[in-house]
Formats: sequence, C-alpha cells, structure tokens
Amino acid sequence: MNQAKILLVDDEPDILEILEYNLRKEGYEVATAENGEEGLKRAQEFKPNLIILDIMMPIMDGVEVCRQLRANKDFDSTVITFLTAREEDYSQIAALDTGGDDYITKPIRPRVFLSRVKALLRRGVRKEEEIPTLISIGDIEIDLEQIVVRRGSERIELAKKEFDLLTLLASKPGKVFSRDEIFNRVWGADVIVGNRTIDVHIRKLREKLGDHYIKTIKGIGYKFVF
Amino acid sequence: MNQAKILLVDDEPDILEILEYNLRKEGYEVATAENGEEGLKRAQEFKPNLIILDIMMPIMDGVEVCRQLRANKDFDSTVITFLTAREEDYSQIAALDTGGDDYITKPIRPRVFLSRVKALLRRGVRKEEEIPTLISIGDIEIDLEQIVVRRGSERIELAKKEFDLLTLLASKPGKVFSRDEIFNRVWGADVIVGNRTIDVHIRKLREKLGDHYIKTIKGIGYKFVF
DNA sequence: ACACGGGTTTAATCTTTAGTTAACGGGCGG
DNA sequence: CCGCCCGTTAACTAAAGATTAAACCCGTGT
Repeated sequence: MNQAKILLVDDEPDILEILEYNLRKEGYEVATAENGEEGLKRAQEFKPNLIILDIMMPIMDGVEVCRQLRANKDFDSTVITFLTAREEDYSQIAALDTGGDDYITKPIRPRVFLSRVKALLRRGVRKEEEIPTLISIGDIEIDLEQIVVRRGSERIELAKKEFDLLTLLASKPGKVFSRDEIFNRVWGADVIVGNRTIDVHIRKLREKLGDHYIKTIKGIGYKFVF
Repeated sequence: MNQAKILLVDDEPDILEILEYNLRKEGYEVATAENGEEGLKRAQEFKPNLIILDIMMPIMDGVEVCRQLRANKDFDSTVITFLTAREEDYSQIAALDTGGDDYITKPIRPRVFLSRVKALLRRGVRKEEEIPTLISIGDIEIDLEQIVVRRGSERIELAKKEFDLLTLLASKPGKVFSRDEIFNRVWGADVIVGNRTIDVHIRKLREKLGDHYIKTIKGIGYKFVF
C-alpha cells in the first residue's frame, strides 16, 4: 500500500473528483483545493509529496502557486506538476521555468495519469536544477562544496545557519530579502523562531566578514552589497 | 543457460518489447522501466548486472539516472550502457563522463545488440579506467589494491569499513561529504545502521592516521583536508 | 527634548550534534 | 571450542551552534 501524499488543486470539481477517486484507489493520501490560495494553504498543513496544479485557475493560477511554493524551503523537495490543456504549450515552458517538474496534459486518461504520478513519486526526486558549486561576488567566494568562504587566501569558517543565510543573500547580490523571505528560505515556514534571531546571525556574519557586505534596509530586510 | 540480470529503461514500449524479447530468448532475466525514475526504483529492487538506459526520456533522462546510480555504492559494479540515436554523438561523450561504460546506437540490430550485451557482461565488471589503484594525497598513500595505507615507510592497517570510509573521503579531498552521502556510498542505501556508527569509524581513522586529516563540519558531515 | 519604532549587541540558556568509551555479538582462524 | 577482530550499539559527555531575552542605540516625528 502506498502512503505518499498528493495535493490536487483545480477549480473544476469534476476533475478534482475523478482524479481524487483514482488516486485514492491506488492507496494515495489525497487532499484537494479549488483555487490557488486554498492550495497554498493546504500545502502548508498537508505537506504533500506531490502537488498537482491546474494552470488555469481563478484567484491565483498554478504558475503563481508554484512560484510561491518554490520560494519556501519546506517545499524544496516536493515534486510539482502542472495540469494543462494540450494546446497551450507555450505556457508549459513558462511553467517549468518557475520550478515545476513536469506537466500533464488534459484531457486526462486515468491510466496514463496514474502511471505518470507513480513515476513522479518514485524516489521523490526533483528535476535537477543547475547547482553551481561556487558563488563569487566581489572579493568573496562561497564554496558550496567545501562549505567554506574565502576572501583572497583567507578562509572564513561559518556555522551552518550563517552559511545558509549568506548563501541566500549572496545568491542575488543587491536584491533586498525581506525578513519573511529569509525565514522562509533559511528556516522554513513552520519553524517558529523569535524575530530577533535573524539579526543575531546577521551580526555574526558581519563580525566574520566585515560590516560592509550586508546592508540593512530598515523596515524591510537585508541585502548583500559589493 | 545464462542467468545475468538486465534492466531495460526506455520510454518507447516498442523498443522495450523487442529488446526484452531478444534478451529473454538468450536466457537473461529481464526487468523493464518506462522512464528514469521508475528505472531507478527498479534498479534498487532488481539489482541488475547490466542496465541499459535510453538517453532521451521524459521526466528523467538516462544521463541523470546514471549519475544517481553512480552515487550509490550498490551499483559500483553494475555495468551501465546507453542507448542513443546515431546522430547525437556529443551526448555520448557527456554520458560516458557521468559513469556510463558504453553506448549502443539506434537503430538497433538485434544480432549486434545481443553480442554487445554479451561482451559487456563477459567483461563482467566496469570499465577499467575509473579505478585508480592508488590515491595519494599529502603524505598519505591509499593503495586500493593492497588495501593498505602508507605514510612514508610506515604501513597503517585499516579494517575494511575504515578503509572504505577513508577512500570515499579521500576521493575528493576538500569536498564535504554529508552523513547521508557517506551512508549511501559506504554502507549502501538499504542498510540501516545507527547514527553514531560513522562517528566511531571516523574516530578510529583519526586514531590511526592522526587527527588533522579528517575535519568535521558540524551539522553537515566530514571532509578530508591536506 | 522625548517617545517610539526599528535595529543592534551582548550574554545567558537551550538544543542539537559530535566525540568517547565500553561492551556486545557474529564470524573466523587456530 | 576459544579467543580475537570487526562492526555496531548504547550511554554518556563535550562542544558547538541556535535562540532568546533584555539592554541599548539611533533616527524621526511631534
């Protein structure tokens, strides 16, 4: 018996029903939502292994839902697939760009659908995105493989959280990351930590790297400057 | 009668069928999968001696499957060969880089195919190139053939697990190996051992070699430094 | 000048992870 | 059959890291 959890998000109750029926029959645990917002919420509480998103939905479309999920650490290893009408293949490409792993075209053939789902769940493996092993900005080099930061010949050792935080900020130099964003990406949405926690880590980073790399944007967040 | 086990992974059922038929006729035990992820799963349970992977597949292509297989100890001695359309020879090169042992071009001629398979299996084990018999880093020499470590003229005897562990770490000096990675590569995916086990082995290594070779990266894993 | 809304700093505390040591049990050679 | 080695586990200790709380600081608007 299969115990993977699947979240279905589609605005058409008929489709929802038929998919849910088929999936349950195969032993999956299923949750559903009828629009994007609800989908996001359900995703948080249900922690599915696979999320199936209709692209076309009122309120919030699937692509947007995907974008938001992908901004959250908790769903790093969640497989996301889209449901799309056969014609619009341009949207398919766009959708995969936002972090989707696959798409399934309507009309849906239950058999094909199920085997596709099965395949996606096997091993739970996400599409491999390019994982650079080295980020370098200004005079700083972040080595993701050796988990170490270098400035010139000097090696700077960081603790794990510090490293994660720096990696995030440095992944988009100049971009301001809001506190919420940082919490989501470094800690994950359901870990609840005090609101001064980030500050402390920022402080330790500044201590080790020097003050000028991380700039505070009051009322908003922090950014990496160079 | 031949009892080698062969896993076929291809998204085209026709090809799968014809290959399977031919192989069975020769007495091989055959399993099939229609895409990469399914292939990985089957590989785990079926433990084939030879895996034949189509390069072009939806969801997860053959190259990626190969990469993942090669990250797992259980498949160290599994021969992997690719199936590829004759044209794209650039991809062939890339594919062999990820740890493939050979490739077979489509269209497939059963006779040729079978003799190729036979050859691959007879050669038994993997392509030679990737097995250096000696790793030497800093003042340490790891002799894979004699299963012994030398430092200068001193010979250091290690137990098998210790040796495996050292070999892994030393295979990429500087790279941090996560605990998970170590478990997968030294113990194999399905053995479950307690979480202090690695530590103990690390300790014994440090005891025999000296402390400074293996460095702990807290919260992540270990790395070999020199 | 003062209160207020941030942000910063520091030190204390809690939590998590690694290190250590001893001991158990299986397998093997003598 | 005995004893030894290896791999593993268990229990405990040590250390590092993460978080919190609380005092402090600074610019702004009144």
